[in-house]
Amino acid sequence: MTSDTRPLRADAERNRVRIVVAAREVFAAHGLSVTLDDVARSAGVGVGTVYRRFPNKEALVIAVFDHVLDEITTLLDKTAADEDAWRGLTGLITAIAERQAADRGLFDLCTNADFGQADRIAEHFIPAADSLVARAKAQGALRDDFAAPDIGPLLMMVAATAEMTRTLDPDLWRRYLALLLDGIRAGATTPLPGPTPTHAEMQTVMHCSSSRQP
Amino acid sequence: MTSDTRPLRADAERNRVRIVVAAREVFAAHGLSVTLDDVARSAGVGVGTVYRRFPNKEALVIAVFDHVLDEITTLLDKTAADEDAWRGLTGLITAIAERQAADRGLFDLCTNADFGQADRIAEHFIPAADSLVARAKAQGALRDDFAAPDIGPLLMMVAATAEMTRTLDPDLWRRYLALLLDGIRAGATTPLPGPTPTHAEMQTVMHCSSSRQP
DNA sequence: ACGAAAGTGGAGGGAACCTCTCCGTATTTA
DNA sequence: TAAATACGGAGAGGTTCCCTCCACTTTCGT
Repeated sequence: MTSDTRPLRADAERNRVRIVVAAREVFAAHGLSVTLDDVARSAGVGVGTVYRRFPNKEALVIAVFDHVLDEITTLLDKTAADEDAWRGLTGLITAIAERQAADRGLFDLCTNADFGQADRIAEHFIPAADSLVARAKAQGALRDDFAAPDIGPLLMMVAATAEMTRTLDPDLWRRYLALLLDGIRAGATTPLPGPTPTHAEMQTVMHCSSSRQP
Repeated sequence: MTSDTRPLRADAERNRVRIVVAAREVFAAHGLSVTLDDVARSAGVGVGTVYRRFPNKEALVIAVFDHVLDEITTLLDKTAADEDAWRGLTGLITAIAERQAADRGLFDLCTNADFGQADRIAEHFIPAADSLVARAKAQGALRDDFAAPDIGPLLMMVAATAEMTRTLDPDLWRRYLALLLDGIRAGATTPLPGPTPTHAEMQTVMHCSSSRQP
């Protein structure tokens, strides 16, 4: 499809790499809202150079996260195959939380419709979540009123604490994840209130964390 | 201290009230980031009128939330006095979560250093939290490795889900609060990882959710 | 009922920020 | 060494927001 054009000139290729590396760091530290000027400065090149290589910000974001997203989808498939479903489920949640805690940009990508990469994850996430949740319940490890679409909000909660406490202790989010995991274990004392959400509902709702209303 | 000047003219007072009422609604629906132009439009007055009555946005915010903050501090004192400490603790958390879920502006106010009202809450929150946590542990209802400063992040997590799922179901946050409360109950299966945070640490860290770094 | 005092609306000044383009200059490559 | 390619960064053009200014309107005491 994308016919590979002639290779870049040596200095151009060098700069392209510097831009992607710098973008990865800046996005991780400050989220996707940073300016391409910031990225350029951090990479030690001019903005013009960034825009020649990447037609717009979105293209750069995708270039930076394409690999990470692949990593996550394979991770989803892999943890879903764990025969100990509880271990698989907690492993899945922990692994995603770990990546989001270490990379603000990844969190933005997962919760921002603007970059349209969320579906790519959902495609692997939904089957994995469904399978793990069903099997973990069957194995008696997961409370019965928990549903697969609850995983999204769970991750959102952990990401919120990670974001908040990052400067204090970059691992403090694990404390609150542990609380949540104890909360979803089988043998719950309080039945969950309200209706059980669906995947579709959660998907629509996840993509407007920081949107505006008219 | 603030010598009450001569009373406002009738129409001026009428408009002042309309502004505060409109601001309350707009802040609740969209958070403190709305423009004073938005408030003015919603109140049916010109921006100039808003600025004559309130020297700047912060003054309006304080006028709107002064009463709510008082309400919360008395609520803190009251729940802290409950002899059933678990009931007091969950009541406190639920009550604050309820208010934050219903009012985006209140959440912003609690987590945004810019408006300098957070200390006013902390003054009542810290003693209440300390007392309830200590007593709930003594009564065997609360897990031993939970600490009073953990309540902040807990509320932050619930607020994050409330914000996210508001359009889907304005009460869905209760589901995730229930999970968390089950997670902090005595009889936990996994000990919490990492060091226990302090009030001071949490305070510094709560006030920079949406800040920028240089 | 009239005039001074108080209040009003909303255009727009000024500042900050962002994305992206343009073009004179510099580097690479054949 | 010349043609092709790439570079930097000023700045165009757009948006957003806070707040001011002032010609016009309303209130209220006398």
